[in-house]
Amino acid sequence: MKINKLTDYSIVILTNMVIKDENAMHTAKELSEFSEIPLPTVTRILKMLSNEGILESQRGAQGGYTLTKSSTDISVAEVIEAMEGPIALTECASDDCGCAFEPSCAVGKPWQKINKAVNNVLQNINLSEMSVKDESQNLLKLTNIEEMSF
Amino acid sequence: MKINKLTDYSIVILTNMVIKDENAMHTAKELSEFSEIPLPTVTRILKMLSNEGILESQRGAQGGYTLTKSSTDISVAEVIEAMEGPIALTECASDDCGCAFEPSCAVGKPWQKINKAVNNVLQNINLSEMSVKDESQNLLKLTNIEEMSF
DNA sequence: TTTATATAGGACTAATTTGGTCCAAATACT
DNA sequence: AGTATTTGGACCAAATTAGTCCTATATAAA
Repeated sequence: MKINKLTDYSIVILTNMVIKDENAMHTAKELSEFSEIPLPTVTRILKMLSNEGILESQRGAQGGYTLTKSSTDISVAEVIEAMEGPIALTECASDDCGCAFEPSCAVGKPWQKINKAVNNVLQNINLSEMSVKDESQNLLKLTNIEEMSF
Repeated sequence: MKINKLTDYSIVILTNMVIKDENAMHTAKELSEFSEIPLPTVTRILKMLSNEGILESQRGAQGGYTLTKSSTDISVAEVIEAMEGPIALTECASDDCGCAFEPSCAVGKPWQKINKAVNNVLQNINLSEMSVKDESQNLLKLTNIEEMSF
């Protein structure tokens, strides 16, 4: 029920990029020093985010990584999916899960609903909102969730 | 971003208990045969659920396990927590996460909000609702989530 | 053109978590 | 007493994850 450590780090690194300068280019070395995450690990994460299109890379001297979109347009869900694939709490994410337990498995459909709901939560918070230290500035309006009925 | 297989199995087993007879006592052997999950794994899961108070055990001949509450009063969140501890997508679940990255970590508070929202989703679906094969009978009203704004 | 800088890609190891198994002890019913 | 059944702990095997390292490639500046 946890995201990977690398995914966790990736959010930290991305928010650090936003905090330092959302539009600037940042090197792996710089981000490693700022975040205190080991350089090899940072480079690996940046590589993954670049491959998945969340970052754009520029090789060579004065190179580095930049966000491909505004921080307000990058959802946490997007980052998690880039790092570890589709967001689903169980393997049975599809209509026909095809697992060995299907005959006796009554949980497929409900899980799909749950997955959709969790996805919704993660799609509705973006990197800009994750980059705020002060709670009062936090844009996540949780009351809407608490008031909602299933 | 996935629940453990054992947790997944535990939901299957519990829903099977509900489907067979919510008030009856069920043995590990019986549930193993019904769910096609290996007996040692089933017993292990039942043990955990019993230790956590979701099931009550009765030793000896004619013994077995029963739900301690009505299936409508047992949330998916409760089962997940019983199997794998507090529901939190990251380690930084508490106010003061105390991790090495705290100085540069701007993500603590937002994660807490996300965790709360995810918790809310999982607390609002119960075992009874998980035990329905037919989609039309599914009580999860997702529209409310989709319509809500963060 | 050379040098310094920076990412790309892949291979590899170590550590951790998870899944699954087994056995001895305790308990309850007949 | 004898049988059936759960408990609890110890344990191994497998899979996943985290982290590191090396070589190749690209770019900019001197």
